[in-house]
Amino acid sequence: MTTRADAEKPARKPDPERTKQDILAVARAEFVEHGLSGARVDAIAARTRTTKRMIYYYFGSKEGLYLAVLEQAYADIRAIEQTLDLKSLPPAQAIRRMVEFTFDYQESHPDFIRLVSIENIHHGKHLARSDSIRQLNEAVIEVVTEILDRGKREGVFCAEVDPVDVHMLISAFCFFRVSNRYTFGLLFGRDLSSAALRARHKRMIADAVIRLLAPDPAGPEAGPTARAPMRRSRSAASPGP
Amino acid sequence: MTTRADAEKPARKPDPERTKQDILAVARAEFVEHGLSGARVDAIAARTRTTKRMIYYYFGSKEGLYLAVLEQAYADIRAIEQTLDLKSLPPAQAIRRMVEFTFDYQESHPDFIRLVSIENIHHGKHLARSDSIRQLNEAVIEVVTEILDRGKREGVFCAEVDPVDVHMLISAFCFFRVSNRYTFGLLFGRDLSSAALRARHKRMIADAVIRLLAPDPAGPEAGPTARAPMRRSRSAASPGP
Amino acid sequence: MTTRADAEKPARKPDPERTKQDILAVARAEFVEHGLSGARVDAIAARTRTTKRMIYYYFGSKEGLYLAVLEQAYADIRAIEQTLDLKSLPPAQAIRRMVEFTFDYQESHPDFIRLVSIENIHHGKHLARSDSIRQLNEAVIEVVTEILDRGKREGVFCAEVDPVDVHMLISAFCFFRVSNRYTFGLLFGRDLSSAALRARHKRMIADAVIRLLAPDPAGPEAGPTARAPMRRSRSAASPGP
Amino acid sequence: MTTRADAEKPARKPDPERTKQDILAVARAEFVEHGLSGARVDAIAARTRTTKRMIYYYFGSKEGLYLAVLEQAYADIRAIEQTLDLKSLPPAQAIRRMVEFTFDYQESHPDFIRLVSIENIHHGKHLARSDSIRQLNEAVIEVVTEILDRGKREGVFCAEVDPVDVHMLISAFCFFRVSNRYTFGLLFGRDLSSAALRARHKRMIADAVIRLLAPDPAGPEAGPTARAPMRRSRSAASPGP
DNA sequence: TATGAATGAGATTTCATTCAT
DNA sequence: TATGAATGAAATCTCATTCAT
Repeated sequence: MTTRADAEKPARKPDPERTKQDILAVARAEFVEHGLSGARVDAIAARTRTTKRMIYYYFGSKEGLYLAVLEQAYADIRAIEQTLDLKSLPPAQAIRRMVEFTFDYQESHPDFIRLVSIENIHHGKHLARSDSIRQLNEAVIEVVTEILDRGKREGVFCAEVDPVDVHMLISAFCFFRVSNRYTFGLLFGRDLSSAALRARHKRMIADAVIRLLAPDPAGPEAGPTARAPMRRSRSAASPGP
Repeated sequence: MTTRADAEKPARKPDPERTKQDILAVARAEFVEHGLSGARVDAIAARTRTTKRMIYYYFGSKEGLYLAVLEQAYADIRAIEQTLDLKSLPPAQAIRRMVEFTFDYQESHPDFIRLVSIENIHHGKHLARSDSIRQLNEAVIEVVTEILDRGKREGVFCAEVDPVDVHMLISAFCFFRVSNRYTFGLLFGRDLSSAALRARHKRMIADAVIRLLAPDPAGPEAGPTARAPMRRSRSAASPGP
Repeated sequence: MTTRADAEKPARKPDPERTKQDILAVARAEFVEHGLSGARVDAIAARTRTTKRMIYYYFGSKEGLYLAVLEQAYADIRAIEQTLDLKSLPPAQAIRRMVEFTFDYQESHPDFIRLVSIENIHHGKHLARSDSIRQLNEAVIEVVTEILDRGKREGVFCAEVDPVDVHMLISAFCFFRVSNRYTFGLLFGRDLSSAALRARHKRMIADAVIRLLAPDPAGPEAGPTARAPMRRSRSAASPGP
Repeated sequence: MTTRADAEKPARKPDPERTKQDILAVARAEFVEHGLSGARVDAIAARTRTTKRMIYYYFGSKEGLYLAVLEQAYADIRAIEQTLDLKSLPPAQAIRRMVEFTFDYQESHPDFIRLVSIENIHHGKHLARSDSIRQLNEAVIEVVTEILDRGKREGVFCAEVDPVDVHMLISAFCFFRVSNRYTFGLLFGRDLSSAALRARHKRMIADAVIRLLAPDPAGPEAGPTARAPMRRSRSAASPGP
């Protein structure tokens, strides 16, 4: 009757996609907070616009919901990783940029880190069953490979290091900083989420990777010139030149 | 009557300490396998020589039991770490030894890795409440600090890197290889527990750390001699000297 | 726009009768497979060309649907039973034919047997409420009565046996072979659906009925001649005449 | 303090066997009444001295409970069947006694009949998984076999009929009278539980079996004497000799 | 006549924990 | 110190049915 009849009742057009996304968002928070076994379907439902019943309607089971959350998290990261263009930078700078990107992404997506940790607690069995995730991370490796190849061609990188290993070295450090934040913080009395540490760590891992990739300094081709680009970046901790 | 009854059952002296250790061992396996929330007190009791009642008698609650498992795991690692004597080695070799030790330890103690992961899933709140664990890891840092100091004094290490950061760089990589074995293995099609990868990775992380610690090559103190010990270790992938 | 949209979907004239039959066929399979309580409306809807809503539109409820299935099953059997013409055969042969027909019908309509079993599990309460089923089986009894009367008139059947009892003796055996196929098969290690058993059993029940109907052999009317038609049919197990 | 302290609280010594039997009895009634799918664990628990939890404690699941009920029902019947001694009777009388026993047992144990019907609705899959039931019914067959053998030796039974088939003929009729009580009663307007029908039916099935077993009357060994024991029993419906 | 989303009520099952002895 | 039975509370999941269009 009134022009804004919808205003009286909160507009309730059935919008399955929105319902699903609503559930997924809440579920993600719950899983991230409590793990797979610790999460409660009731708790998820309570914070949702819909009911517990709908969770089962759309996702079949608690595990199905968890898998959907996991798949979405991986899909998100992929979408973002694609945006990075490193081909125009010289190899060492490209590596540094890539490390920084990885570092920042992990740092700003602790939910993702936790989901991956949780999935590993469960032996990766959900990921293993997922069709949508498997070939997902090839893109990252291609990027690393391209940079390493360029570096080798230009003589600024050595030929010995495997791209996946490089990716792992980077990932491990960035991931660990977030995943082991609590235990590491307690045992060493450090707040890994502090801005100061963050900057220093970001520089350190980039330095470590770049130096690792540098050609063997004592080798025949090595020389002051060749090593020049490998200089450690200016560190906040160092007094500077 | 009583005399006979006693004779029939093999005399079972109550041995509280043994009972506790039995429970702890079983509980540890269960927690490692399923996480804190996923572990079942019933399952633990079933695999124990004693009964559920004893678990509560000795550990008060499921969480108490979990904490005891966690504390024991940290105590074990500490006991082992003490055995390592690195003071007699030149700095770079000492670092390499230390990295290798860390690598091997993590590799051969996946239970410990998983317990730490689980504890981080739970925001480290049990560790935070534990009295026995806190000062535990200072020993490692002292070792690193001693080596770095020696290296700096001898001019083979740069002055800029923080010992805790170095420890973290090492730990992160070694830990990640085990903790993220499942997801990484799936996404990149690699079996991180294979012997070949293990050897290569161990070398890589040692190389990376040692190179990171090397003084800035372009600096005034740098020179072929100084850099000699920093050469990349012989790699299986490299064609040789 | 609309013209195209219409063109894309193959024009689907609503055909209520076809929809109902589709639902009934699927529902029957589901009820037969799982029983009344065990059947799932969702499962039925999923295998149907239409949706769950239509089930309720046409049949009102799960029980309404079940009743419709039951009524249809009884209607089918009636239609078939009418086709049998036994009046031209001599009484004993007529009985044998009727037994064989019953046997074969039950054997080849296990769905019907199961529906009847299910209905008995539910105390026949749906059948009791059904208007269409009640007078249905009178036809069979009329057939039996006619044969018995003829046999009595001709002196080859005794007068003592009630037609409904005869029908029950036949039905019981034929029904049991199908309804209790599983438990009997397991307990006695026999496959009641095997062709060999089928033939032997068909002969046995016919023999049993015919012999039961034979006049008391010791009675005044008994004699070798009278008993001749009552000879056991040639059995596969017997060495022959 | 008082001599009958137990009188105040209903004596609650833990008696697991009694608890289990209590649950079993109630469960049996519920399954018999509603079938496996239709039965409600809540309903069972409500009529029990204990709680729903104990049902799961002792029987693991609804299906586990159902299986226990089924096994107990079969165990009961076996225990009773053993008590029957037929070896001292002449063959035809032994058969009659056995038929009557079977008839009376089925008649007075409709619960058992219903459980078997229910189990067949579920394709006998629980029975198939049961270890305790399988070899159970061999005893019955041995009894039949012994009687048939004796009858054949004495020349009063023919050699052609298989003991299991005989058992099936008897069982089928007795079982059907109870299992199909509802539908048969409705369709033919008969109350199968009435005493009059019961007596007549019992006589009929015994007659049918005995006559079936009689040697072929037209055969060389047949004669008035041989057939004498095969006379139909005096029927209430018949005027008698 | 048809439909996909939605749902309340209730089903089965699980779990850490305690009681009585 | 030990034990088997017991349990309340809450977990996951299911189901026939209806609503809005």
